[in-house]
This record gives sequence, C-alpha cells and structure tokens, in this order.
Amino acid sequence: MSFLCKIVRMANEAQALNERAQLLLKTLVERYIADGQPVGSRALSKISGLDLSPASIRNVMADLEEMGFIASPHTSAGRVPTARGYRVFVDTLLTVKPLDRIEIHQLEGQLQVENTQKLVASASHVLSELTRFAGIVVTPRRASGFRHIEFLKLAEKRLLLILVTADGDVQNRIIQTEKVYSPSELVEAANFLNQKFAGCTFEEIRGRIHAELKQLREDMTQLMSAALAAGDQAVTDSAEDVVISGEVNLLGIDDLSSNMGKLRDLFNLFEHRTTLLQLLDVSSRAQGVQIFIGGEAGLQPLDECSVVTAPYEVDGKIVGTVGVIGPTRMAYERVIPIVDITAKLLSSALTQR
Amino acid sequence: MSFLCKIVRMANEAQALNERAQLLLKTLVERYIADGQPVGSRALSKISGLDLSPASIRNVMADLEEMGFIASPHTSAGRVPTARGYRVFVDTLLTVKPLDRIEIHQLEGQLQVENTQKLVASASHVLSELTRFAGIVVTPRRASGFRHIEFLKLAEKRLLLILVTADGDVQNRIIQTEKVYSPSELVEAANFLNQKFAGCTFEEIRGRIHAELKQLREDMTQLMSAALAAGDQAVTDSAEDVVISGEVNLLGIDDLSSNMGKLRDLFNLFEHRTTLLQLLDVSSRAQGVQIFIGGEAGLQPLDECSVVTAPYEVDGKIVGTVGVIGPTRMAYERVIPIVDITAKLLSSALTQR
DNA sequence: CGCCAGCACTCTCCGTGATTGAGCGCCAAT
DNA sequence: ATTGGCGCTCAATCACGGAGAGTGCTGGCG
Repeated sequence: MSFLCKIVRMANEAQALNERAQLLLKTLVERYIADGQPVGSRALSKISGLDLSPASIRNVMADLEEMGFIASPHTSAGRVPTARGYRVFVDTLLTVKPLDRIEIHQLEGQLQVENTQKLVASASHVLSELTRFAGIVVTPRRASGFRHIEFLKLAEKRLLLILVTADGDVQNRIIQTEKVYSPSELVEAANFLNQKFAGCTFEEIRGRIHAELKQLREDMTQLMSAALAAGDQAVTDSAEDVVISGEVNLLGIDDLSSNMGKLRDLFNLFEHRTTLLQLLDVSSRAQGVQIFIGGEAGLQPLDECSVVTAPYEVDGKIVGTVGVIGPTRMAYERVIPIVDITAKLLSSALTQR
Repeated sequence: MSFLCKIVRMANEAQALNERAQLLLKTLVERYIADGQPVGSRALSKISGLDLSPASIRNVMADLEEMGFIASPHTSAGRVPTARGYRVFVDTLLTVKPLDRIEIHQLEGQLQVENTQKLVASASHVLSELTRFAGIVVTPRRASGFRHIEFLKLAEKRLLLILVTADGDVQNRIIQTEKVYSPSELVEAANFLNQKFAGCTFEEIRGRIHAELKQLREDMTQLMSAALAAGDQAVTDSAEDVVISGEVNLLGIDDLSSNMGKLRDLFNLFEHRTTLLQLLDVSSRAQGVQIFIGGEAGLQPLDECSVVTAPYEVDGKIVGTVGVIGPTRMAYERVIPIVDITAKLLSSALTQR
C-alpha cells in the first residue's frame, strides 16, 4: 500500500523534472558515483553533452537542490546526490547493461553445486567477489518433514543417529545410550520409524508416537526421543539464515571507512542475523531486483549503504533472497545485473536437483 | 632448535636485569597495557612502589632502552614496551591469576556440545566474547576412514548418498544417476561396500575396488565412483580448518583501528585460512599456552598483534589449537587463563563423546 | 524569456608560525 | 648510588592567511 504510493510519488517526482534537468541529474549522479567528489557546475557543463554554460547549469542545479535531489556538503563544494536523488536515478534514469554471456558463464562456473549449503555459500562469495562489496544470501526455507532414519553403532553405548528430512537434508548426532543395543534392535527401531512415519511432519510424529509406542518394547523409548530431538533440531537448523561474505571488502570503501563508528555499527549489524532477515524478507515479497537506498530500510547502520536484492525460487516458488550490501555510491548499473543473474542461476541450480 | 636458543637467550636477558630494573619494566608494561599512553619517569616513580625520584628512574629506563626492552615514540614522550619487552614481561614477569570456579562454570555452560562443529564454533565464540578480541579454533584433525554407506532414493534418477567415516562424521550428497536403480539394488550396493571395505581408508578402497568390482554387475560402477568421490570429499572437508569469531571486536581496538591499512591486511589474513593454519600448527607442537608477540610469527599483518594459543586434545593426543588474536597491548594475565581453560574444556568435551 | 559573463562571497584546505606542556639527558651536589 | 635542577627536543594545538573551488546574483543580450 504505502509501497505503491511511493512508486507513484516517485514517478510524479521524475515527471516534475524537464528533460534537461533529468539529464543533468543523471550525469551528476553518474559522475559522483564514478569519482566520489562533489560535482560542480563547471564540471557538469563540460561533461553533460548539453552546450550550456556553468551559469545556466547552476540554475538547474539550484532547482534540483530545492526539490531535494541533490545537496551540497558546504557552500563552496559541488553537489552530491541525496537519497531521493539516488532513488529517482535508479528508478527512472538508470540504464543497466546486461552481463554478456562470457561473464554469466564464469559466474555459473563458480557456483559449487555439491549441496545446498555449499551452493548458498558460493553464491554469496561470488556476489562479493564480483561486486567487491558484501554478498548476502538468505538460505532457502523449506517445509521439512521426516523421510528416513538410521541408527549406527559407534561403540558400546554410543550411537550415531542419521536423519534424512523430506527435502533431502541430512542431520546427524551422536547419542549416549544407557542400555547397550544390539544391531538388530537398532534396525528394528529404524524400520519402525521409517515405515510408520515416512512423510509425516515432526509435529505429527510427536502427536502419534505415544499411541504407537506400545507396539515396541519399552527400552526403545530412548531411541525414539533422541530421534524426535534430532528432528526438532533439523527443523530449527533449516530455519532461514543469512550467509554473508566479503564483509572485508567494505573496509576498503573510503565512503564507509572514513568514520569508524559507522563501520563498526555496520559490522555489528552483520552479526545480528535476525535484523537483517527482516529486511531481506521484505525483498522476497516482490519479483525482480529491489533496491534499498540509505536508511530506507529503517536501519541506521545502513545510513550510507544501499542494499540490492533479488529473490530466488525453486519450482516457481520464492524461497529466499540474494543481494549485495555496499555504499550508496555504488555502480548500480553493474551491481543490478549481477544480483539479478545470481538469483536466476541459484534458482536454476536449486531446481535441477 | 632456533626456538630453544631463543628461550635460553630470553632467560639470559631477564637475568641481565637486576631486580629493580625488572620491577620497573613490569610496572611500565602493566601501566602501558592499562591505559595505552607512553609511560614517563614521573608516572613510573609514583606507581612503582619503590621510593625513587624520577631522575633515578630515568637512569634505569635509559638502560632498559639500551637493551631494547622499551622505546620512546619520540623524544618528549614516555616509553612503551618493545616486542622484546613484552616477551620478557610475559615470560618471566607476568603473574597470571587463574579464573575462579564461577567463571569456569559460566564458560563451560556456553559451549554447545551437540556436535563437533557446534562445539568448535561455540568455543571460538566464547573466546571472542570473553576477551573481546578475535577467537580462533583449529578444527580437530582426524584420521578418516570408511565406516558405513547408504543410498537413499529421492526420485527416479536422484539418489541421496550418506557416508559415515570412521570418526563418526557424516557426509551426504545428492547424485544424479543415468539409470534407474531399484531399492534392492541400492541395498545390495551399500551392503557390498559396507562388508568389503569397513575400516579401510579411501586410498585402500580405491586401490582394491577395481579387483573387487567384477563381483558386482557393471551398472553399479556409477554408484561406486560416486561413493569414492564422496569419500575424497570427506577427507578434504575434514582437513584442518580454522574457525574465527568476533573479528568485529578488533574494529573497536584503537591500537589497531588507527591505521586502516593494517586493519585491512589483518582482516585479509583472516580470509587466508592456510596461512593462519601454518602459524597455529606450530602452537600444537608444544604443551600449554603459547604466546606470539607482534610479528614473531613472521606475518607482517600481525605486526601490532599478539596471538595467544593453547592446544587441545582428545584421549591425550593433541588434535587442534584454540587461541585469541588481539592487540599486542592486551591484558595477558586475563587472556592466558581464558585460553588455557577453554582448551581444557574443549578437550574434555571432545573426549567425553 | 532563456542564456550567460562577471563579480562578490563563502568555505575548505593547507602551510606557517607561535605557544604549550611533557619528558628526557646530563651534570653537579649530596 | 641518588637526586634536584636546568636546558633541550618534540608533538600537539591553535590562530592566521592565502589559494582554490564553487555558488548566487545581477544585469545585459538576443
């Protein structure tokens, strides 16, 4: 709702600018992104392509400033884009150039498809390498049910419990038993669970197990409860989590590293997974690439950062989000396609399996 | 060898100092560690406990400087300890106060014993929390052999392969098959491997499998090679790795964050696991807590850092290292027992299982 | 009405002293 | 051996001033 309003307002704002103003804003933002210095009227008049004197440029710039798209750090500096300026820029002025085939292939080659965990980790890593910012991936959420269990004897009173969930995820844990189980007892217990409960959720199992338990000898209860505990663990572990790579890259960004305090806040944010998740969950409601500029997400540590995200899907259903966190002054036209393609590659890699 | 020489030289160096000089060096280092300012003769004369005037103190300080234990950043500043000064301090002057029972219990409570991975991660986290520096743990090395395998059918041509190594580690991977295997074929293949090769290393299996393979139908070869690949993966994955937590803490240390460049080098070092491993492997050759001061380890990024490590063991055998990376100006008397106890708790947690 | 040259004004950025204060080294006296 | 005293050095801080960059405004021109 408020989201739609925002879009509309944005379009209006952009329309309020005549073509010249738009071009100049675009040129200014591009220039500022390129070299990080406030852009003055002289410079703008040279590179804009329009044949206008600095004085005329200044008039337009004054308008742009009044409308809140640009601002000057101090009287005798050039102008820099404001958050709103960036907003208009990415929404209506930006021209993204898609990655060429070679780059896509390289990117694809770097994804490690062995298992979901590695896939997610490598996607995050690839994002950080390609953009030289921090890469983030929200792990796929899944509806986990019970598929298969196995008990393996490690020592007299030590068992290895292996649990396979419906989505093919494998959990394992070592349990100390009070009683010594024979291999056949272990097989029996496993068979019981596998036959009775395959396909059920752990919730269901918990509900039914008391009734069914009579069929088994009493000394099996320890195995059962261990299995259930592992199941719960599996559910907990497969909850959404966010994987971040290349935070180090952000240390090198002078926009951010200039004031240590902010930088530390930012890194602390990275350790606060839940907060990040909330932000990224929003992104998974919409299709395609989304961009959060500055504090738009409502998190102060992200003041001078932008977050570029895109959801990825399995079998047509959105299951997670990939993205990049970098300084607001980033090369959006490069980052956007990278995030976009990564999301798509991740989708197809996950769907194939 | 050169290591022994060093120890001996150190002892000599300490002996070359008379009692007064030792006390003053100790006081100076303690004071410097406490507030990070160069310590002047006036301050030292006040807090040393000795009843000496600043002028006398200055004489001693001049001697200490000549011997290379302290240095002054510039003419009109006090003195700060050099790396050698710290060395003597921790080797012969330092008085550590052991943790009290309550702290040990708190520490123990924070370790998550569910499985090895979590245990190691939590140990690293605890170290970083307690010291407010970066915690490091080298994962236990193990001699991995084959114990058990299982094939589980996920879909027509998709299998889940579960591999248990001798040390109870579980590997799993999804494989796409060309042929559709029946459940009984999968059981047959698993049984074949489990009976023939239980207890072998993957090397041995690779050697023997060609000979033994004739006994099985030809279409089993894909399963076998997949199993071997997973085995190799298991060996690779269970190779030593180092887990680091709380790097963020180092951002707050003003000794380090004063020059960004170094800080970045340091963080890059953290991403270079192999380099760190080499350093930490050294530590696992000796018993008890070891301390590397400044660049002693031969790594420039650690210029202004110290590394405090201690090996941990399973069944009396050293299998890994825990430690802390922080600024050279750290409260050694606090950090040393923390690292020491963590190593011991980790040892006992791993031995119990 | 749009454009533009010119001019005064405002700030930041540096470099240059001048001042202050901490701390040392040396020396002569005890 | 210890100590008080003296002169010296050097970092840190501040004030001042000029240079440079860029703006806003005004008045003139097509």
